[in-house]
Amino acid sequence: MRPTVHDIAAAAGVSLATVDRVLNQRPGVRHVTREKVETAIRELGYVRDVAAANLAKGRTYPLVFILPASDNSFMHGLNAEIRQAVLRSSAERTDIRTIEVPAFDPAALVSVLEGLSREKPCGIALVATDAPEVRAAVDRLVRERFPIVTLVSDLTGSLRHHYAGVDNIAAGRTAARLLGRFLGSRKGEIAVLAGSMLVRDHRERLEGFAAVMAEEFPALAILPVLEGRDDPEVAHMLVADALSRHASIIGVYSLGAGNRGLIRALKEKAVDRVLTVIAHELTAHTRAALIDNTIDAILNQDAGHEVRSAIRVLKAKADGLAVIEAQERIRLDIFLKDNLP
Amino acid sequence: MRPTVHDIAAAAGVSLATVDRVLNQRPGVRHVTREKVETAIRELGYVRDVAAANLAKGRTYPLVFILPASDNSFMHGLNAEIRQAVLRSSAERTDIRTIEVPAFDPAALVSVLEGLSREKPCGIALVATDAPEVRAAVDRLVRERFPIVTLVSDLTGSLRHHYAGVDNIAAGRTAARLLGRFLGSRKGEIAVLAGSMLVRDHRERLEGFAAVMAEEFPALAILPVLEGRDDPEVAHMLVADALSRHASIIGVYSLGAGNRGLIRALKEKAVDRVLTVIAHELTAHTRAALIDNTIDAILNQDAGHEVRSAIRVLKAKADGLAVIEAQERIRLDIFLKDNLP
DNA sequence: GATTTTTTGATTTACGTACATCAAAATTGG
DNA sequence: CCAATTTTGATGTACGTAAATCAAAAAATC
Repeated sequence: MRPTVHDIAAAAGVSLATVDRVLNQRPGVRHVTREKVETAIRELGYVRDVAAANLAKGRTYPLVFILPASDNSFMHGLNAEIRQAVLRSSAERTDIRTIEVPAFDPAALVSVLEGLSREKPCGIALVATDAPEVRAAVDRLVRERFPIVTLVSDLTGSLRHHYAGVDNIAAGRTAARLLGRFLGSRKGEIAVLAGSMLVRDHRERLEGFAAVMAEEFPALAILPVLEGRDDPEVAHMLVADALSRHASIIGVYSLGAGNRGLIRALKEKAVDRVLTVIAHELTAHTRAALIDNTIDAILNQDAGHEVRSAIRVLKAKADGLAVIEAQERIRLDIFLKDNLP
Repeated sequence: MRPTVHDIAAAAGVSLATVDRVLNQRPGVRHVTREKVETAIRELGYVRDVAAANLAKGRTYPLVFILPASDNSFMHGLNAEIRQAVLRSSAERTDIRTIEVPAFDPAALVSVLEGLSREKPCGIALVATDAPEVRAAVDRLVRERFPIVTLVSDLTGSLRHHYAGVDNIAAGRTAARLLGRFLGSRKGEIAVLAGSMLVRDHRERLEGFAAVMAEEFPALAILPVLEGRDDPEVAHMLVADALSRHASIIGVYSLGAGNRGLIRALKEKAVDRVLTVIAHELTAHTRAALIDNTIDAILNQDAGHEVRSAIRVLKAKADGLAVIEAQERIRLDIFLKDNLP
């Protein structure tokens, strides 16, 4: 049986009220007494029963999710997962609010973050835009003791407590190796379609991709990156154009969103040639393209896992509890047509 | 605010005691009264606060894990994850007991299962041996209202509530496509190393593998399956022998355990040829082999996820609650040397 | 040593549920 | 219609913690 507050009170030779004062850092306890209690807590290995405490406090966890207002499948999916989490709110004692900010706009993100100081949520999850002022705003909030996790896109070098997203450098490297191995000994050019080189996750994917390509597959040359702004129309135009101009393209790596346009371009322009294509994010479109062999592999991050993980971590941090690291590691899913969920 | 028992009592125009009798299916409630209460519950959308209920009951969840006594890295890992779960027992209110049974021995498994009727755990997780008598024993326990999940290896056609493991047919198919694509246009023979064709998960992997090979990669011929009994020594002998006799082996698929022996054989016998190798289960040995290019890809199931998922599902079933399906789907991890955790 | 201040103890209520007891009411059987 | 039985209500205690109140004790100040 795990020890209760009564056990500590008895062990420390103090009253229940004093134990309560120590546990909830209320004033009016002499230093020596506080130490006696803390010793008892340590020796008995007491851990507060969070369920009972939450019941007594009537506690809820007000959480804020800050997302970019991007109109692509992945962000829609992320939003949907947050709505699912909202449906579970009463059971999980959460109270989730989402705030949309203009995409790629550090100033807007910073102003939202600054507004949160007054709102006092017990945790914040944000899709980070990688900029010094954002980093500074996050660090400020962390110093004010707000639990903060970055979602999908990290903010390296900041004080955020946790990152709920995939390792994008590893994702890029993995894409490169898959593409290289699938192409075998063929020689040719590789087109890379990105959203924007201003977003950290895209930059990192490209970095990992280029590194492995250079190290291991020198017969494959990477063409200048096409920046499709995660927009299907732009992506379509850029890819169609690239395919027309370079007859020697034998592989494509799409590391951002807007794959609808990519797929259309491939079907129009590449019927006569054998292209190996790797794309990110499993959506209705990419799934169909994987099945009909337009795409050869899809790398994916599971938005549901990211959202649930962010919530678990924020709650744990708010309670000062440890997280199960292995459980919170967001994995890179690799889908071939055979292991689709 | 979510409704409480008091709210239902008021809404149904009955006392708290009656609500309690209905909720906990205690006797002494007239049929019409019971219906009134149930209507109120439905209309207010009442859901019992599990945390408060468990607090009041002092409830713990006695769970039993039944594992085969196999001496391989995967089972050791699974055991380790269960021990980790035991460490979290007090926080999660679980009380976990593991029982080891001889591997591949349906009779032993059945007798353990039958013993559980008396022990009355609130949930059972087992690594199923695929046999009719096991199926019958599981079905019997399900009918006695024990929540049961199969772990790692499923028992299709039984009444088990849930399967916490990967789709092994999909795993085999994925292995085949990876191997086929990595080998490109090369022609040759493929060696398959399994543990035993008596185990369902191995049979399923082979089935998926053979199907895709036949459909999509006719230039590759599968040699008769080597059954290494998940034993490194046996595996070493079988693979070394096969490599000596068949000069045309260009690929290997190891779908079971005992990869230590496989790796040794590859290093001894295949230094002079280019082999593409796909293996299951990420262990210290397979990880090292992936990094030094002896193995090209590793398919993995995360034992930690399987154990945590089994526990979550068993607890939910014991409480009659729904599970988050997407969260409990055990994914097939594909590791290249670039995305190792 | 008396007074003020700080620290501690004792006790109570609450959270939402479970469970037990006893009395009161309603229903049933004869 | 009375008695026996079933059903319902009222009430209290418990789980482990939070939070508040008020009195008592101890320590610090003059």
